Formats: sequence, C-alpha cells, structure tokens
Amino acid sequence: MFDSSLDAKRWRRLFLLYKLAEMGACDRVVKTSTEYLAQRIGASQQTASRYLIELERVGWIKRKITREGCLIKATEAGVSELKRLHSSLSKVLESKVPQPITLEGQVFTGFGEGAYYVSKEHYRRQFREKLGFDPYPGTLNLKLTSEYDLMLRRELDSFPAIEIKGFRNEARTYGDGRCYPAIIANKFKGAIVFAMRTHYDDSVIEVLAPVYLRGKLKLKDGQKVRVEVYPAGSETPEV
Amino acid sequence: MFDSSLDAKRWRRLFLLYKLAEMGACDRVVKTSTEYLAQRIGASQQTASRYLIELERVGWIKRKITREGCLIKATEAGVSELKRLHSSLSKVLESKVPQPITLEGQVFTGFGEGAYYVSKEHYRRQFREKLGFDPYPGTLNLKLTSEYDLMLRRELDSFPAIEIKGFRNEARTYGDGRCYPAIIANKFKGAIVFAMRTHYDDSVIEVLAPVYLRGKLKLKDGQKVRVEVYPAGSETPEV
DNA sequence: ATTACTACTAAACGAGTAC
DNA sequence: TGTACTCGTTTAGTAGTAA
Repeated sequence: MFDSSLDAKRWRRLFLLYKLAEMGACDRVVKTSTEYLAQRIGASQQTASRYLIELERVGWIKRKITREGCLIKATEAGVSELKRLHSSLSKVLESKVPQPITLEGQVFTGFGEGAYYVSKEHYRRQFREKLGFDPYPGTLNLKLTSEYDLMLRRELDSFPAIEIKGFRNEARTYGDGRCYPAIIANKFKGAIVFAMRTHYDDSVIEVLAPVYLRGKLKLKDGQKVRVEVYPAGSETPEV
Repeated sequence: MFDSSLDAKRWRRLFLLYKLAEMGACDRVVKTSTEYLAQRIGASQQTASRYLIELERVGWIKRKITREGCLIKATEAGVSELKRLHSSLSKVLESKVPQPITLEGQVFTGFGEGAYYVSKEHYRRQFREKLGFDPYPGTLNLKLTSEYDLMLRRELDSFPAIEIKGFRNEARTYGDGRCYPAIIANKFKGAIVFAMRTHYDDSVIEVLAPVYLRGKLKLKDGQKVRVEVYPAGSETPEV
C-alpha cells in the first residue's frame, strides 16, 4: 500500500518537472540545454540529461532534441502530476477537514455484542449504504492502552462522523451510532463504530470491515493493531 | 545562484515533511515509530530514522523519543517550508502572470545610441524609480539568432511591461519605451528595454544593468548570453 | 518495544568522451 | 556547440545489532 518506494522517486521526478514548469514548460515549449538545466537544478549536465530521459520515459514531458538544446513541453500527464501534488499540499495545509488519526490498540475478545448488533438488518443496511461495504458480522475489539492513544480517541469526538440511526422493534430500542472510515493495519478498508448510548468504555474501539479481520490478519488477543481513522467526507486512500 | 544542489536535498526533506504532515504533524503531535514511518515512505526503518534526524537537525520538526516511538510535530519553520512549496506550485500552475522567458542572443557592438539615451536624465530617473537601480550608461546589445528565440521575443510583446514615458526638450522628442526586469547570464539583475517608436529591429534586445555587463561578464562580440526576462509585477529571484 | 550506530550494498552521480 | 553513453566515485540505503 501507500504506493511504496516509488514515492521517493516520484518526488525526485516532480522536482525536475517543477523546475521545468518554472521555466514555463507547462504553458509553452521551452528550449534549454541540459547544461543550463543542470545549473538550475544544481546537478551535472549528465544528471540533467538522465532526468530528462526519465521524465520522457514516464510520459511527463515531450522532448525534441535539436542542435541547440532540447525543446521541452510538459504533457497533460505531467501537468496533472504537478496539480496533484499541489492539491495534496492544499489539503494538508489549508483543509478544514482534519488529517486522519492513527490509533493503536490491543486485540481482545468481547462478549459477541458486536456480532449481535451488526447483524441487525436495520444497522447493516446503513453500514452498506453509508460505508460502502457489507460488514462482516462481528466487530474487532481494540483496547487503547497508551495515554497518547486515549488522547487521540478523545480528539475523535470532534471529528465529523457518519451518523448511524437507531431504531426500535417489538422487543427493544436500538441506539444511534457514529462511524468513521478507517484503514486497518494498513491493509483493509473498514470503519470504526461507536455506540452513542452505551458509553461502553472510552478506551475501547470497535472495528468493522467487509472481511473477518481476526482471520485475515491472523490476530490473537493482546496483539497490537494500527487503525487509521478518517473524518467523514474525506476519501480513504486505496489499499 | 538558484540555491544550487541543496535544492534536490531540500525536496527530499520536503518529501518526508509532507508525509509527516499527512499524518497530521502540522496540526498536532503525532506518534509514530520509525518502522511505521518507513512503511509510509517506502523505505527501511533505518532510512526513516536518518531522515527524522536530518529533519530535526535542520529544525523542521521537533521530536521526542519515547519507548513506544517518536512524538513528532512540525515546527513553524517546517510548516512554512511546506507553505513555500505550495505557493511556488500555485504560482506556476495558476498564475495569471506568465512564467519568465529565457532568451539567448549574441553580443554585438552598436553605435553607442544606448549610452546616449540611458544618460538622458529623464529616462535615467525613470529607470531608477521603476527598475530599482541606476543603470550603467550604456546598453548591452544582443542579437537573437535562432528561430525559437525570435518566437519568444514576439511573445514578449504580450508580457505586461514597465512603461517608460518619453519627453521632449528644446532640441527634439524622445519616445516611450517598454522594460522588463531580467537576470543576465544567471548572475546580474538588470532589465531589457525596447524603444517604442524606432522599431530598431525585432531581433535585437538591449540590456540595462547597474553594472558594466560587458566588463563584468568578460564579453566579446559574438559570445552568447542568456537573459531571463520577467513580466512586470513578478519578483525576480535573488542572484 | 523502540532508536540509531556501524559496516556493507545498491544506486545515483559526474568525469571523460563518442557522436 | 549539443546529447548521452561508459565507468569509476560518491552518496544514499539497508542489514545487523547495541543500547
């Protein structure tokens, strides 16, 4: 996940592409020698040349080599890469939506209440519609241990949440809930869910996912699991 | 100039800082292990550790090492680095002001007209006020040779320019002119100037600078010189 | 568990140079 | 002039491991 080691390389490329953009390569064809470009990026002529070849290979620029240097223009793909970087930065720097919070907790076995509630059709349908997946009938219980994680947990209360409506049937009333999209152990999309009324325990989070997490992640009681929690409305990255 | 090879290193650091920002390190203290961070940046635990040490050394983050990992927060300096990157990208991607144009021409010796005009007090005062420097009494003449440079020269006509007003004295009339801030040979701040009425020759540009460029750059006729021309209103980078 | 050192490997860089 | 190849050097990255 997290598009891995290509990330660092991507930034190196973005660096050169940005430098070319400074010279106007987004708007028009720019003529430059590799020697001149090298000066601008603070590298050797050879390195500049290699960079250009690489950028051309990945399709971020079009290049024409002439006697007097290269004619360079950023491609659509190249420009949109820069734009993507730009909007990523915008999101981080000036977003009203908070950045995701990463919690860590220890697996423990509950009393099967999670399974009971999740399998109630009324809840289940909401999960399906609002979370975008059909939850495995059961929750993974995580106990937050460190002071830091408890602090983060409290911060979650101010996160915009996905509201789950309660209902009543012939037997009893079922309360409201709050959900947050989440990524579990960097591997699985899912969500965490808090029941509103039974304030079970502030140091416990319950995790929903379309799969049986305990099995897929080979979890045993006491193991630590990281959950990245997203505010409602933000998109979770692909895993 | 162009803050040299540190540029690439700076981008590497910005890369990590951005990743930390994604985790929320701009807004709050983030707890992470170097191992986890390594996963996110697609590198080894050791590399993540080295990066963090480096970022702390340059003062972009504050870090506290605990048993369970590092508590990290971006410093003011770090956040403003990200912001600088962001606004640089904004400028390149969504600016109404065009990117600077780099022209290349061959030095040639004119008829001393440049010196004559520049030394006219009425012009000279405008240069001082509008360009921010007192021009050396003489212009460096550059002949554009390639088709590409002529094309760029024509694009300049649509650049916002610094207008120089003409005047008349007892003897004759002196016409209007257009200036663009420029950086000559990556070394000296200056400007290029076009006379409006005597459309001398479209393939010739005249360069003003506070210094005697021919001497400072040890130029001889026929040598090629690069001039980076900026639209009026944009700031030229420091040299 | 962590972090981060040392020693080694892999990758990037740049000098020389062919075209 | 240019670009871009080979190849030796430098730098970045990782494995192993101590604290």
